[in-house]
This record gives sequence, C-alpha cells and structure tokens, in this order.
Amino acid sequence: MAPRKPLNPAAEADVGRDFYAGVAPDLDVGFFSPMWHLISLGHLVATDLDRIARRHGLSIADLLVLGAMRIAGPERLRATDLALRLHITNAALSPRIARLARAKLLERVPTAADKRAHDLVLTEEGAVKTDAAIAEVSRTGQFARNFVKLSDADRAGIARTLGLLHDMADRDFVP
Amino acid sequence: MAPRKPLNPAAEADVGRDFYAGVAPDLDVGFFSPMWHLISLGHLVATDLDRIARRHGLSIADLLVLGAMRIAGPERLRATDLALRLHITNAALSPRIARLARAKLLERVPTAADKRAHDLVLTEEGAVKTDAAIAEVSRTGQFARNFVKLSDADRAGIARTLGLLHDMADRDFVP
DNA sequence: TAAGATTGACAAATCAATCTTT
DNA sequence: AAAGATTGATTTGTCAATCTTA
Repeated sequence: MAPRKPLNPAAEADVGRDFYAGVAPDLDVGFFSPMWHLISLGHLVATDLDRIARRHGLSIADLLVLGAMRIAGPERLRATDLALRLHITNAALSPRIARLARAKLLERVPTAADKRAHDLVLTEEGAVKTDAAIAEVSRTGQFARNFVKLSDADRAGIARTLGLLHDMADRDFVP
Repeated sequence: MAPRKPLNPAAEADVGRDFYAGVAPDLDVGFFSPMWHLISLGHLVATDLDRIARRHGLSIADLLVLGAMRIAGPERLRATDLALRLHITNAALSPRIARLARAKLLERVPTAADKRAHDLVLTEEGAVKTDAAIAEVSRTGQFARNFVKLSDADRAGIARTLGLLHDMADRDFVP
C-alpha cells in the first residue's frame, strides 16, 4: 500500500481519537486531540523559538530564564523560584545559570539571609539581549505570525482556556 | 526583598505580556501569554505522559511512535512518514525504531518498491502494549482529568482552535 | 541531484545521589 | 529532617555529515 499523504494534523488527531473510541468504548477519548495538539504544537513552537534565540547566541532555555528574570523586575529570584515558574527541575537549571553567569548575562549574589542560596540579578547586557531576542520573536516567530490569523473571539478564547489548563497543571506540578 | 510567591501561571503570563507592552510599545504582544502556555503546558503534559509510559517499559517518545502506527492501521508507514506526522527529524527517529524493533514491538520489513526504505509494522505485542498504555493515559493522566473540568463550550473551543494553530504550524514545518 | 536512513557531536530535560545550611 | 544547590547517568531532541538507492 502506498503511504497515504498525511492529513492535516487536526483531522489526523480526530482519526486517532475515533480509532480508540472504537477499540475501547469504555475509555473517555474526548481529551485525545487537544492533548496531542498541545504536545506537538508546543514542540514546534519551542523549536522555532530556539532557532530565533540562537541568532542572539542564546538557546530557548536561556531565553526563558532571562525572560522570567526580566519580567520579575526588581524582585530578587533564587534558582528555586525560577525553577518553579519555569516548571523544570533545579538540576536542569543549575548548569544553565552557571553558563549565563559565565557569559555575564546575569550575576549570582549571595543571599544575605540564607547561606545556601544565591540571588540572581540580570546584568544590563543580559536585559538588552533578552529584549532584542523577544522583539525578534514578536516580529518573526511563526506562532506570533499565525496567532493573528485567528478571529478575535478565537484568540481570546484560547488564551483564556489555556490559562485555565495551565493553572490546573501548575497545581499538579511537584518539583 | 523576600521572593514573592509566584502567581498562578495565567496571571504571571499576563504580567509578562504587560511588562513588554510597556517596554516596547511598537511590539505586538497579544500572542505572549498563549505562546507561553503552549510551551510550558506542553512540557508538563509530556512529562506526565512519560511517567505513565515508563510504567509500561516505554518512554513518551516510544508511545507516540507506537500510537501513530496503531492509528495508521493497515497502512504501511516508513520512517519518513512517521517523522512527518510526529514533527521530529529522521535522525531522532532512527535509534528509536531500532530500539522498538529490538524489543519486538515493531518489525522492519524491506519495502518491495524501494531498496532505500523499510516498512514499519506493529507486532501483536506492540499493539497490546500500546493500547494498555493509552488506556492508562485516559484513566490516570493529569491532562485527561483536568480537561473534563472545563465547560462543554471551552472543551470544544480549545480543541478546534488548537487544531487550527497546529495545522498552520504544520504547514510551516520543514524537516 | 535528491530522497531514505543512519551516525556523531551537542544541548537540555529527567531522576537519583550528594553536600551544605536551616 | 528538610531546603537550596550541584553533579552524574540516561534519554531525546537538534544539526551536519555520510552512505546507498532513485
């Protein structure tokens, strides 16, 4: 049999859902398509972001760390605070922070109150580089360009509903 | 300054969006929160799925390969067909297929018409294991449990809109 | 030339174990 | 004990280069 040209992902996901509805009628398969869209689309968006970040000498992982610190503003974040916001483990964050500190994009300053911890502070150069990369994401990122093609109602709806799901997943998250 | 308890992700994302709206008024930042939800939530869902897959001796990557083949049914897929559907590179797929073949969950049979390619066929054991893992995702997966808490309208809306975005990202995807 | 598949070098995530400080 | 941070072993992805066949 000649390999069929794959359907578009939305139709393909529903084929899978319907297949499993037939194979296992006792299962709830309503979550099937949106879950696959989340995983695959999340991966595609992250890959595109990584390409953009690398033009600035960063990875997407670097950019997420720097962006979270930029947004935190004057607030002093420790590694653990950052890991909670990014939903990654401390072990993943450690070498990244070391690398960004070596590149002089952030500084580790000892926390006064706790000798175990370090406060993380963005340098001027780190802030400038972060803003430049984020501006390019806004101008040339695939997601930004595709998102505006949705209707106003769809944009508002997906932003709100993804927020609800993200909040629920955040409550399930244990580092 | 004492580290502030992080807001819920939905509110936190909007703080970031508003920050960059202030820093760079020329930028469109409407995509900001939903893009972050996609990346972070996609990562959380994938990590949870990986935990479930490992109880069956699989990884999430294995499960996605096996699931795609299960859904394809009688159709013979080659590695390249699979890579296109999963939006990963052939290089990532190669060692995975080799591993699954060693575990006797799928077989590689030479393609009659093309000596470069192999057709991939799920074994009986592979199909059984795939269905068992997917049933457990439906019963105990965090996403499945959270998704049903949404309203009927929100479930339908997000499934449809994620499908639109996934289709657009798929058209941008070049392997 | 291009397509299917594979390999090697690298990046980034997980878990488990460890060290220091609370 | 428990919390903050780090290191080592393993997995999976990318890109670049290579080999064979179309």
